[in-house]
Amino acid sequence: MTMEDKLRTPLPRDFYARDPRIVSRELLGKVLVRREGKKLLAGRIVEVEAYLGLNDPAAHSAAGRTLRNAVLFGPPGHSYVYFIYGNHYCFNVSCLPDGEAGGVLFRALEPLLGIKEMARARGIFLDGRPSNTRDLRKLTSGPGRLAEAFGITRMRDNAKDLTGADSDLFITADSYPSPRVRNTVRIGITKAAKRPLRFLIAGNEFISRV
DNA sequence: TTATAGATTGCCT
DNA sequence: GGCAATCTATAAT
Repeated sequence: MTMEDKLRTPLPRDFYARDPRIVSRELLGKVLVRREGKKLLAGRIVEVEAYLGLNDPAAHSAAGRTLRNAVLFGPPGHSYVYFIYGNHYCFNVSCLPDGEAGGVLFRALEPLLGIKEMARARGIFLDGRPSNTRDLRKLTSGPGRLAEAFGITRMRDNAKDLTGADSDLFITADSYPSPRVRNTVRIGITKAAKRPLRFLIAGNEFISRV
């Protein structure tokens, strides 16, 4: 069985219909997949952050439902993509049952498949192959970077159902040993900055920051 | 209608 | 380590 065969089946909606902290922990070690025509992009999820909804001042859903954040209040397993600092997209998945707000932000991936395509999408020239870790880190180590590498935009991907069998964007399980999870404060926020809602694979080289 | 902060990144010193 | 880039949602006038 090839790696492509293993990366075929999206996680089901039930997986996402839980507390974002639980979903965050369990997403670590799984694989984000993008189908680009015949090409397949894949990256192991190594760093995420939970955003809790109405009771979390740092969450976009904190002040209640709006047109922008409606996905976070909707059914689980849908992508929430927003544009930040006039430059970057950030990619989240909605959690909790329909009507309850919550989500997980994808902060860093370890590139697995489609490395040349990711480099092209990022405007980076990789010299030689295989590329070293320092080069690969530039592709998907950071929320804006991974979105760009996977071609994730608001127009193309916001509100997309990530659990559909024919979706071009989804998360899948992989036969990868359960990672040792480390829990820290979230990065880059000013409100509720001390809550320990960032989750990462301990020791992984592809996390966005130490 | 105008002002400002923002779940970031890359370039410069 | 500092800071500009550059759009959008929301707050303030």
